[in-house]
Amino acid sequence: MHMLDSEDTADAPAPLTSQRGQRSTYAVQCIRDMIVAGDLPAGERIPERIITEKLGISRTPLREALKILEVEGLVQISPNRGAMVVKLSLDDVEAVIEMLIGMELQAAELACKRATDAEIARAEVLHAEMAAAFRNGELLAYFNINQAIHEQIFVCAHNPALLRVYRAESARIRRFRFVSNREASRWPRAVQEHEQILDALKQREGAILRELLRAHHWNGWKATSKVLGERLG
Amino acid sequence: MHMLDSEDTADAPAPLTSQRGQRSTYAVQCIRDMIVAGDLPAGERIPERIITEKLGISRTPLREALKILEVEGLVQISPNRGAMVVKLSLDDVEAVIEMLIGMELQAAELACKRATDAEIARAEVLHAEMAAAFRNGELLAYFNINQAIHEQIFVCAHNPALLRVYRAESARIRRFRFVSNREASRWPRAVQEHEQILDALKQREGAILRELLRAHHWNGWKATSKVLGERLG
DNA sequence: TCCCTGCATATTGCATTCAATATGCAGGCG
DNA sequence: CGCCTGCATATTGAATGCAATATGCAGGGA
Repeated sequence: MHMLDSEDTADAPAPLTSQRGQRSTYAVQCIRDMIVAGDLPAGERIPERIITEKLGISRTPLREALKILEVEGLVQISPNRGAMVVKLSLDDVEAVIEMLIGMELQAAELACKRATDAEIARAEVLHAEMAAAFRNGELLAYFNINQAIHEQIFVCAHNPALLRVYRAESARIRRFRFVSNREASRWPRAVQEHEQILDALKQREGAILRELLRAHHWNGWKATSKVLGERLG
Repeated sequence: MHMLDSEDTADAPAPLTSQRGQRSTYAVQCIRDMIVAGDLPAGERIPERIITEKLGISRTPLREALKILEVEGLVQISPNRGAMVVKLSLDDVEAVIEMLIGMELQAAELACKRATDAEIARAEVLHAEMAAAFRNGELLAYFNINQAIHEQIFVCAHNPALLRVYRAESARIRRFRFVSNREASRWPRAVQEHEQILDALKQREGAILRELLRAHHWNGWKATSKVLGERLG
């Protein structure tokens, strides 16, 4: 069921008036969402004319948006041939994951040194919410809160650059993580691992936290790559 | 000897014909170079009209270029107010450096496991070249080869994402590193440290390499921040 | 003196238009 | 039969023109 099918969703007639911001910004958000949600499948070409009509903007701001998305790594633009959704191989995704794990290990060590008590408390709140979502079987909420918890580690690290890059690179592979998350079999184990992780953070045990996170993400990636391997080959 | 000194370079009348690529790409390269070289000082506004005249292109591709540079983190665009060169504080730079060090430590461990002998040999060649530049007092060559050596560690790590982000983030702070490098007092020590680093890589001693790099960069940052502190406050 | 208002100017945001390049197909040739 | 050439079409690249917003200054009032 594509959101492209129905004429009342997806495209936005209102935004032109309700949206106060720039048209290029609006286009970036729309296209990014469409890619992450899978409405624009990987490898799909993005003819400018189609999108301009769908979003109700002209080609000038759309082209700015596509350039932005290219730098963000979500689309690829070939000169005189236009834009297409970037097609990432399993190896590509694995490389990004490996990098993100490394960054989170560093962030974790810094967090143990620099986090305020309030920031750690915030992480615990998120963990409680995630556990609740887990018990209620709320897939989307679980996924989002899970992301938020890991992001909170970067917040605790008090390094804006680390947080910025983590967010940007996470966005590039978000669609893949989401796919894998439908596999609920790892949930109980993941929640349990998170509990240990929170404990280590609370006690500011950097070395222990590193190893817990390394194992946690490694387990997660094994589950993810298994699912992705079936989907992508 | 700057290429900016003579009046026939810098701005480019020729590129419009000689440059086969896109105007927006050309603009990105020019403006990025101007920022890195300091021709466009931090905090300076970038009126579209000025740049279009200087580069001989129209506003449309220029605006695409500015959007790209904004994502890259070199300029900041305020709605209806235009673009200005991003002004980084000492803390901002330190955060990026801290992140880059963390990434290089990770890359170093991976490199010890995955590097081919040819890749390590390439690193040794670069080191020899840098040592030669050091002996000859060639500042610019030393600086560039130094960068190349550290980049080679990421090449050895066989993780494209890690290399890509390292390059992008290095570019953001390149102008600061260059400033600090004029301080030649650390050169002899730095060359010596590089020798140890190369040895550890050759023997694939990941743990040792990590600590050598950590110390190397920490020493480098101390020297850098000292110089920058005098310049920026 | 200081601040506030209103207008003239300059700059940006976007739509449109024209030029350049790629794509697809019909027809001819080996 | 397969391949190559040439043209018609579609799509992208860039320049221009117009509308919207911000900037700077002159003049008036507290």
